[in-house]
Amino acid sequence: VVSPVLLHVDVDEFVAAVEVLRRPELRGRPVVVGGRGEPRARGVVATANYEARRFGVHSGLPLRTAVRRCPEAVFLPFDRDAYEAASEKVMEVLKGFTDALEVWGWDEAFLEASGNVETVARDIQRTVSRTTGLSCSIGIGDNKLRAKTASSFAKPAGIYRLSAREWFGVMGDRRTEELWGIGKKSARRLGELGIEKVHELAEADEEVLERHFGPQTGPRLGALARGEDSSRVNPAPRRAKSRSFEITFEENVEDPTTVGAEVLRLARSLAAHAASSNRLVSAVTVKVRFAPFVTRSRSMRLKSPSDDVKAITAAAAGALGRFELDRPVRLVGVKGDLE
DNA sequence: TCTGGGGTCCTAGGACCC
DNA sequence: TCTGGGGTCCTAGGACCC
Repeated sequence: VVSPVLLHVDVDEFVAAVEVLRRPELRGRPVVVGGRGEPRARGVVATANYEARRFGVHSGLPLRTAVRRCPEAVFLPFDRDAYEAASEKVMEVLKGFTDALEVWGWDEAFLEASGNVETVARDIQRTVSRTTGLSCSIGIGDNKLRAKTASSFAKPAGIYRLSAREWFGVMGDRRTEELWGIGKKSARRLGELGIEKVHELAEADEEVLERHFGPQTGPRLGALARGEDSSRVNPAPRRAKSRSFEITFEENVEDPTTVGAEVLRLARSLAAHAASSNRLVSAVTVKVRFAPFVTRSRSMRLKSPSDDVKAITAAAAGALGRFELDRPVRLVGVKGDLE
C-alpha cells in the first residue's frame, strides 16, 4: 500500500494577479483590490499584490488605512465575475492532472497525485502559468492539512513538502495561531490554558481541551496540532447550503424605513437567486449590524420551502420586525437556508 | 486599524416529547 | 409538588476561512 500524496495548489495573490493580467501596465506597481475601488469609502482590502504588501497592506485592512500606508497604490474595485472566470480556467487546467480534484474556493484546490510528485507539481505550475498567466504555489503532504500548511511555505511560486516526519520540526515551535483553523480568539483561549506553541497543543490533555472547547472542537484542536487529518479529497461539486446578500451603508442609517427598503431589496435578490438556481429557501435570516459594530440576527422559517418572492420577502419583513431599530445601522443582510 | 462580502461548522440554551 | 434523563429541533451567536 502506497500512502497517498496530496497536493494543495494555491494561486499567488489571486485577485490582484487577475487584475494585473488585464492591465499589464500595472505590473510592478502596488495594486490593492477591494470594495468599490474607492479608498476613501467604507470597505476592506480583498487582496493586495506583493508590491503593496511591502507597505503593510494586507487582506482585511480597511481601505482608508491602506491608502494611508501606500498612497501611490492603484485601488481597484472587486470584480467577482472576473475572478470566477479566471478561477474556472485554473480549475480546468488542474482537472487535467487528476481524477480527484477538490476545489476549495476560487484560488485553491487539493488533488491526489502519484509518481514523482515534485515533477508533477512543477508541471502544474508551468501549465497554469502558460494557459492562464497566473503563478501558483504548491504544497505537498501526506494529508490535506499538511499539504495546505506546506503551500503557505511555498509562496510565492514555490513548492514545499511537509509530511508526518517533518511536521514537528517545522511547526512545533510556532504559535498555535499559525495552524489552519485556529484564529486569534482560539489562540488567546489556548494561551489562557498555558498553551502557546503547536507542540504544547499537541501534547495537551484531551479532556482539558474538550472541557474548554466542546466535544467536537476540543479533540480536533489536538489533532490539528499533530498534523492529523483523515479527510479525503472530495471531488463532488459542492452544493451550497445557504446564500446571503448583505450591504454596508456608506453612512450609518438611522431611518428604519431606509433599512426596511434595503432588506426588501436583498430579499428579492435572494428570491431571484433561488428561482434561477432551482433551489428552495427554507428559512430567512436578517442580519443587522448596529453602530459601532454590534451584530444581531433574527430568523424566520417559511411554512414550507419556497422560491416565491412574496413568501421570502414576507419572512424577511417578519424577521426584521423583531428588531428594535432604535440605533444607527451600518449593515443589513439577508440569508436564505437552501434546501 | 474604525473594521466587506460570502460562506461553513460548532456550541449553548430552550422547547418539546417520551 | 419542587421534580429524571434522553433525544431532537430550532434559534442566536461565535469562530474561522477565502
